[in-house]
Amino acid sequence: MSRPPDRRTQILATAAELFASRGYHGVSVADLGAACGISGPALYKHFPSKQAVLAEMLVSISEELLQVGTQRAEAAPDPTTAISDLVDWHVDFALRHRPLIVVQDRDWESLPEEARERVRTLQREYVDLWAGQLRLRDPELDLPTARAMAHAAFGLINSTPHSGLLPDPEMHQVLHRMALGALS
Amino acid sequence: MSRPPDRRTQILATAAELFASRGYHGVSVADLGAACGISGPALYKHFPSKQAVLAEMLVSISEELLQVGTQRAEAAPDPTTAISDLVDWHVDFALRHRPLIVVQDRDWESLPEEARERVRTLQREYVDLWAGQLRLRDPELDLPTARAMAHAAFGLINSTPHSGLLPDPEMHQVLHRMALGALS
DNA sequence: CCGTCAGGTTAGCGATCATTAACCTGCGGG
DNA sequence: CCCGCAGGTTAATGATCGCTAACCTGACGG
Repeated sequence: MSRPPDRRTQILATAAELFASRGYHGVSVADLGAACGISGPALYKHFPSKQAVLAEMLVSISEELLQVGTQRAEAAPDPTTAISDLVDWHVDFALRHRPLIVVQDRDWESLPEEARERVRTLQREYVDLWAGQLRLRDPELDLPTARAMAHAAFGLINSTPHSGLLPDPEMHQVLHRMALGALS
Repeated sequence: MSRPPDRRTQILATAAELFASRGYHGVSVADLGAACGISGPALYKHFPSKQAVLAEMLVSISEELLQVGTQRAEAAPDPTTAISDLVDWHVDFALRHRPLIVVQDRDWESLPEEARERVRTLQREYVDLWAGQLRLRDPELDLPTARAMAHAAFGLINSTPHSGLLPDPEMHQVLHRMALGALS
């Protein structure tokens, strides 16, 4: 709908990188402004608060993960394919948005209450999307175990921003194979 | 050597839990003191700084992981057993020290320079311990890939503090099976 | 022309924090 | 008896931070 020019998205992208490398509390609004070529309180022309920057980042990625993930799962002909496609999508996302992945599970608790609740809900739905496919493939599996497995798979895939030891295509392949092995 | 009575270890344990749940920067020395039954600056009778508390926590767990891990690997008759034992040890450690695991990969960057370097070195050695066993088991595997795999396995296992969906013994079993599957 | 308003600027306020200073207290050894 | 010190206390300091206020400027529609 709204086409807020450009600064806004620049701020979001810059904030993601700074938050990822120094932590939400380790970045001052002055730092963030400076990294965007403006300085300090000019941020408040675009966001109501520093927390709002974080909130917008985290809510939007949680929404994207869940929405596209749901599409992929629905488009798959059977649970096994669905799981492979979910892994593929998640790996791709994690590799393209390393900083966001880091911020998401590190600075989660610095969110304002409302956004924190929203992110938690979206994440739970995403976990259950995975858990559901796992249980379709293996009806013996109970729900708590399926959820734990989804969580562990996310941990595996999300570890990628911290390592960066391999070029992206190779990394993608390794993570895909390992995740499927873990979920086998 | 030194048997500094008790407060010191109480502070370390309390700090681990507080740092884990609110982040290093989210906990003031007043908070930490209060949680120990003393208040504020009394901490400085036991540690030279807030950073020193963090440093001691993280250095000591990195040392323990590496030292015991090395023992286990050396005691194993073959690489396949070594890998299984390493996984077992790491899962056990992660389940027994959830807060430390969280702090280790969240607040790593708040360490003073010297300690950060030490932790990095220990972690790299630990990664290489795993990578070495993987390459003994499968000589085709190149070193960077083996390292990436070790990293991903840590991500899988270390995800456990964030989920807490299953009782410890079941969780142990699930993580052990998944990690071996991922590394297969 | 001129008013407005988006998007900047700098100065400053109030809170919070890590750390230091100065002081108190109880206890064990000589 | 008293000294010294381990382990507390409260008060103060200086830095940093998020955010607000007040002001500037240039583009643009009428």
